[in-house]
Order: sequence, then C-alpha cells, then structure tokens
Amino acid sequence: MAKAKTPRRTSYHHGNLRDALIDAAIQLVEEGGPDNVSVREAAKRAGVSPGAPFRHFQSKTALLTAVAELAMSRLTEAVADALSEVDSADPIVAFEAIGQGYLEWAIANPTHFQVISSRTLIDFDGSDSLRGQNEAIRRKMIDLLTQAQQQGKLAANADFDHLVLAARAFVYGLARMVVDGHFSQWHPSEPPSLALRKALHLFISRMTNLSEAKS
Amino acid sequence: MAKAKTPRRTSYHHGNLRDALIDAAIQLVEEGGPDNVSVREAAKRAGVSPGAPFRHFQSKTALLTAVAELAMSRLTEAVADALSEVDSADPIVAFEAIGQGYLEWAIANPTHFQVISSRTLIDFDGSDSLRGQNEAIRRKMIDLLTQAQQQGKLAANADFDHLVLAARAFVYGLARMVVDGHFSQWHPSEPPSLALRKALHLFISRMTNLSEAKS
DNA sequence: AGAGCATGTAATCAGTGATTACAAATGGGA
DNA sequence: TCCCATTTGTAATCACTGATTACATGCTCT
Repeated sequence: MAKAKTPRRTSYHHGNLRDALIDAAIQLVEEGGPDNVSVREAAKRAGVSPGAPFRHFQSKTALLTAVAELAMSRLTEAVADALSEVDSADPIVAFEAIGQGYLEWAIANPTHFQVISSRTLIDFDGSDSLRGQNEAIRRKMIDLLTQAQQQGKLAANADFDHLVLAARAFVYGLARMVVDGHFSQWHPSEPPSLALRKALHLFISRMTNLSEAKS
Repeated sequence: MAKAKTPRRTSYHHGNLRDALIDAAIQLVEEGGPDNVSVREAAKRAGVSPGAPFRHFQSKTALLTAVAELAMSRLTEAVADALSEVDSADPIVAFEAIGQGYLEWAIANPTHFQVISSRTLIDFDGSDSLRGQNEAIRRKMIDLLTQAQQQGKLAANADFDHLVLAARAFVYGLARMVVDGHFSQWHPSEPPSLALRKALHLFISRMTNLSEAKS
C-alpha cells in the first residue's frame, strides 16, 4: 500500500509529493509518536529537499493536520464498524459499542489518537473535515439516546447534553489515560483492557438505566 | 513572591540558580504552555549563560519534572482544601469534592495540568514525589468508598477498583477536554464550568447510589 | 515552440537541547 | 591565613529544527 521507501526519482518533479509527505509523516508518527515528526525527515524520506514540503504545506502544523484528517477517518470507520457489528436493536447497546470502538481504536493506535486529540500539533478548528467527523460521532450518540428515550429505555427527563458530555469525557479520559501512560505500572491483576471494558459497561449501565438521579 | 525579573547579579556565582531556573520555567509555562519552555530562555531570565542550567538539571525533561513536582503539590493542596471545606460527614460528598477540586484546579491552571499529566515532557515514573502524590489521592478515594460502603451507602459488592478507575477517568477526561480545547466552540447556552459540575454530580450520584448495576 | 505556472533546490536564518574545555569563586583543612 | 579541591558558571561548538528567500527546472496549455 505504501510507496517504496527508496526515494529514487528520475524526473525533477516528484509527481505526488503531497501524498508522499503525508505517508512519511504517518510513518514517523507510528515510529515514535507525534514528537518524532519533523518536516525535514519527512522530506528526506520522500527523497526531496528540506524546503520542498513547504510548497504543499504552509507549516508543520498543516502537515500534521493532514495526518490527523486521515487518522480521524480511520477512527470514524472503526466506530462505524463497531456499530455495524451490534446485532441488538437496543440503542443503548449501540451507544456502548461506540465507546468500545472508540476506545479500542485509541488503544490500538495510540500515536494517531494523540495526533487527533491534540490542539497544539494540529489546527483542529481550522479543518472542516476534523470538526465534521467529530460532530458526526457526537450527533450519532444523541440520536441513539433519543431512540432510547422513545423506546422508554431512558428517563423521560434525561438530559442528553450532560449525558453525552459525560460519556464523551469518560471514554476520552480512559483513552487518554492509556495513551498518556497512566497505566504503565498497573497493580490489579486484571489486564488493563478488560478493566476498561468493565468500567465502560459499568458506566453505561449506571448512567442510562431508568432510575433517576436526584438533582 | 517571585524573584526580581532583572537578572542583575554582582557575583560570579548566582547563589540560587536551581530555584531561579524553576521559577523562570514556571513563568514560561504560564505564559505559553509547556511548549513555550526552553532551557535557553529560562537561563536568560535567570541571567545566566545557556549552558549553566545543565549543572543543575541533567536535561530539559529534568527541569520540567521539577516544575511538575511543584505543580503536583499545588494540586494536592487544592484537593485537600476542597476536602476540608466539605461540611458533610457523607464520604460520597467528599468523594465528589475531590473531583470538583481536581477539576477546578485543572481548569484554573491548565498549563500546569498539562505538565503533570504529560508523560513525554516529564519523567513521571522516575519521580517518587509525583508517583507518591498521585497515589495518595487515589488511596484517599478508595478510603472514602470504603467508608461509604461501611455506612451502607454503597452496594455491598461494589467494585472499588472499577469505580475509582471510572471516577478518575471521568474527571481526567473532563479536565483534558477543557485543557485540550475541546470546548473552544461550545454551543449549548450553558457556561462550560456549570455543565462540568452538573455532569460530575450526575456521574457521582449515578455511580455510587445503592442501586445495583446489572452485570 | 514558447509562455506561464507549478514545483523542487540551495542557501540561509534564528532558535533549540546538549556537550565540552576552560575560568572563576567558594569554602574547608593545613 | 593561605591554598587547593570542589562547585558553579562561561564560551564555543555541534547537530538539529521550522521557516524563508532567490533561483532553477520542467510540465502544460495555447
């Protein structure tokens, strides 16, 4: 899938430098995290001079933003896959599946997750793609909660905004704790990923059942 | 409180360079976040040559780790203050207060929060102070849950580890969403901090009440 | 074929973390 | 009191980074 690493090139022009740079940047991200990416190294791997990338990306941030857009697409796919594998009609099960899919993707692709959730490495707000895909997931969550409520599986006065906020914060927090290395020494005998799944299920079942929280 | 910014110095030796460097680094962190810190600039502000800091800190990471240790102490204080202001004997109220204190401190000191929760800028695992203070908070949470259970305010079979994990992930997630700028455009009319408080309260009351989650 | 534009190069800049050889000051022991 | 070892800071330097500029090349369209 990836282009040949050898930067052999016969013509003066590269032909597809933009994509080659993104590929190289992804490779660098996978090798050593976002901090491992340098424009020069990406240029070198594309077999091109250090200044060339700036014809295609205004800044390092722009290059990493392009990487983030690809990564975000993969995350969206992962979430969609997780949803499509749910064989229950229960919207709350689907809701949990989103969290599962998100979490599993983040753990399987920690460096990419770091890229898309950073706001210093990339220009999130400046990318319609990033904002759009993020918002799409959020809207899907609200849809599912709405369905759940219509099916009488959620308190009639449930506050969707707070519920979705809580769910997002929870899953995001779990993912970041993993990615940020907060589980580097993990004493409970249980493997981390299992603990995460259980914690997620605990969270979902507690937060969404009909019993009402006292204000 | 801070030393004079003017690096006027009469003697060859600085006298207190180590502390001055930490002060300068804190100042830089407050001005523009962790990425704004450079050893050279800290040295300049301390009125000293670019190489001098390396007599006191093996690396930039070591300097930022020292900053993190101070920041973590402040966080510990903030949490302790929040706890001492609780005038209820209910351990679950105290439990929520820890979350509140943590969250408020993180929001009030976003850049310091970034420093202590990073694992690339600082050497967390290598600092007894950081690990210790972190663990102390975690243990306090478990103590409170134990009390709650003894007072019959928690399910008899509540899984403390998963509950504490969930609570930490939730609060950490909220804090990071704020710090990472995930609320830069916030559509609901409600101010973010209020929404966070409500979400936290929702979380605590749902997760800790006697009703049992179905496995 | 030639004009114009997109693309890549070379040279250069300022800033970074880090290391080294050297110089200055401090303080304890004779 | 004096001297010398240790601590502490300096100066020079290295390799690397993101970024900009002036220039060279080659593709494409009329």
